[in-house]
Amino acid sequence: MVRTPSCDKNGLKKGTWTAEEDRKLTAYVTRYGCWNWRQLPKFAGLSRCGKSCRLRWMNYLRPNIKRGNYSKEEEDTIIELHESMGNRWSVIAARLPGRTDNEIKNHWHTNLKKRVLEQQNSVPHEEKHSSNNLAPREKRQKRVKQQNNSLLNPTTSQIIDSSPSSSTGSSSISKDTAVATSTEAYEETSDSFWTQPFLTDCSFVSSDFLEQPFVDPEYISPVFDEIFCPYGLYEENIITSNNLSPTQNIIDGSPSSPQPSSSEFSSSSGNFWTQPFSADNSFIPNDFLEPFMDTEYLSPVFDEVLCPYEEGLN
DNA sequence: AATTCTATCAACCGCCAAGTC
DNA sequence: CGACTTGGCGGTTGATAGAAT
Repeated sequence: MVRTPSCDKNGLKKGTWTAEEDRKLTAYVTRYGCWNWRQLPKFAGLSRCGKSCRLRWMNYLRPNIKRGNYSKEEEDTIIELHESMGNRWSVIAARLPGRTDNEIKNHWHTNLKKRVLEQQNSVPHEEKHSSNNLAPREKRQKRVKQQNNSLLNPTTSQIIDSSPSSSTGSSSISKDTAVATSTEAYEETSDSFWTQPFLTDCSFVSSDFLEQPFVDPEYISPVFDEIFCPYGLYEENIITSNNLSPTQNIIDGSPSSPQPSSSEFSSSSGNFWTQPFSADNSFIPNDFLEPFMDTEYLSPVFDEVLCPYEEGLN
């Protein structure tokens, strides 16, 4: 659950992710995609290893993550698939939209494994699966949801938890619908989810996910529209109805979280990086860009690494 | 009320496969 | 072909809350 924060030998932070770290990672991946997990934390202003960032994103922050109780159908699917293919959690997770391999693995070890063993020992299934047995779990999940709500933007948490039990008020209806729709889109492209240009088609991203984290003025860039415009869909389908209010920077604007500046990518006009970002980057203070100009931040394969989207956008 | 036990699950670790040079 | 890098996977750990004693 919660691990005590600590640092490894390289000074990289370990343990529990803070709300601030989540915000930075979410903002960065939402904006730039995950072009290189190893390099990403450096640019996102995170003192984490790439693996940790990837894990956090994949298992917790990624859009359309479904949390909460497992349905009977989901559990039956897990049991059935596990019976046929063993501990291939990632394959099993691919068959359960919104569920992560880590979560399925945990659920198997804490619930389903016991149930299967009991079934093998002829213990009536329904008896063990009674609501009384689930009560502590439900209590815990409620608590976790409350924690999520306090850590994240209250509306953002609903993206993560799309279970009916978490839905309150009329707005939740559209949220669930949006999640369901985007889940379908995700399923269609799941095989190549991370190999595709992240934002050339963001239909798999819940509109809530894109809107909510930035509703808080603290997180909203004055050039929010421009930043996301290259991908079209944001502007046309998602952002337009959002009444965004200005703030300093989409991430945090501090020198400690360098962003790829337009000057680094301007060699090939019309590509991912030279579009709106370079059209007007006057909002970026020089001291914000300076650290990025340092070779420390420049990968020897910078051009290759940072332009995976170029082909898809040309 | 205090202590111990148990269940949960986020996060870490090590390994492996694929890709690149 | 081998070395290296990176992403992904599965096993495991450990902090915490709640239940039991």
